[in-house]
Amino acid sequence: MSKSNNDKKINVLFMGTPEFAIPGLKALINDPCYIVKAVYTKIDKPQGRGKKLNAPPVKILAQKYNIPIYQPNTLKTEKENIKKINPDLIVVIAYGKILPVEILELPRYGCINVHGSLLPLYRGSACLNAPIINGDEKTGISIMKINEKMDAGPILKQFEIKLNSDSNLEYVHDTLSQLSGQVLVPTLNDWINGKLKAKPQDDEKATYVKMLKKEDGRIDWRKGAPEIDRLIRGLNPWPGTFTYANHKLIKIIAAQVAPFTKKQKLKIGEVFLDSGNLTVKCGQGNLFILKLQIESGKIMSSRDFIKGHNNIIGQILK
RNA sequence: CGCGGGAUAGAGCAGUUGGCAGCUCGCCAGGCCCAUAACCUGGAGGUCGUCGGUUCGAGUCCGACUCCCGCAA
Repeated sequence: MSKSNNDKKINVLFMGTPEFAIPGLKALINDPCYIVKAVYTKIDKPQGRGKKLNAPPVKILAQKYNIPIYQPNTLKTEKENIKKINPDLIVVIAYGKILPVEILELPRYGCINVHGSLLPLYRGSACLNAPIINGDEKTGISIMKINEKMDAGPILKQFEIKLNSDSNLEYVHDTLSQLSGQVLVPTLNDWINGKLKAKPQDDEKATYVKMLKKEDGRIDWRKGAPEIDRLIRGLNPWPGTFTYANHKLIKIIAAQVAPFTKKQKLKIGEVFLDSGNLTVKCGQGNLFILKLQIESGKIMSSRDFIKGHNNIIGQILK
């Protein structure tokens, strides 16, 4: 029995929080070459109706495998603890906190981050939404070495997926999340074995996306129908897109650009029926509303909605 | 005990001061038409979320419970 390099197990410290990080963490747990020594995740937050404390998905998965869990408010005081864990590698996927420089240099293979966009495009937290909202033809994930600037480290490898006029946030989130689970371990293997070189990003081409706020989902019907459609696809299910009809909140879950524009004397935001579709007049073109949700109601198709809310026709959405 | 909305036909909703359970759509049968997400005629389909209370009488008023949802996170 001879021991080759491949038989050495890599001690990993994993940092992540939401559902998006789960496939990556699972891949590391299930791979015999890696040992997840500990997990850092955000603190449990009171959420849901009734203020119950809810554990982040990463914590729940770590508990299942009896992996030690740390949930500090800040990493600035964690240097000693991480030294004690003594990881060969830190893997960060959607952790939600910035790593101090002093921690970046602790593991011998560095700190590796999986980011949900094709860097240097869309540095920041809304990286999944931005490509959809902007109508890009592709997006993807970037596996990179973390440096002192946010999402600006040199890239080990990138993986693309194509976007089309149907792609919504849920699709991009799930696809990229699954993809990261598939490619993380092979990429790390290559990195550790010296088969990959980290290529610096072209900072000139970098773009940044701000953290999304609820108000970003307020629909401005003066905009063109295609632009509004992209916003709806890029923001659902979270933070969601909404408008008001007669001062009541209506969430717009899914829409579709009307195939042709009728020349009608309608006000912007006015609701009408076009071939049985609930349709809204936009600044440019019309938009079919396919799925929506009213206050206290479940998500329903606009067809179902019309059956009991005939008075919506002729109202102006604001 | 964070705030609030809701449960009525397959779907979406209305139901007033308690007094025969309604509307739109769908479904079934038939009709009309070159044609339609169109129109006409007829029909089926409900233990009004659950349990208890008040009452001559409760979808409606009172109490408890279950489930669903919005805000907030």
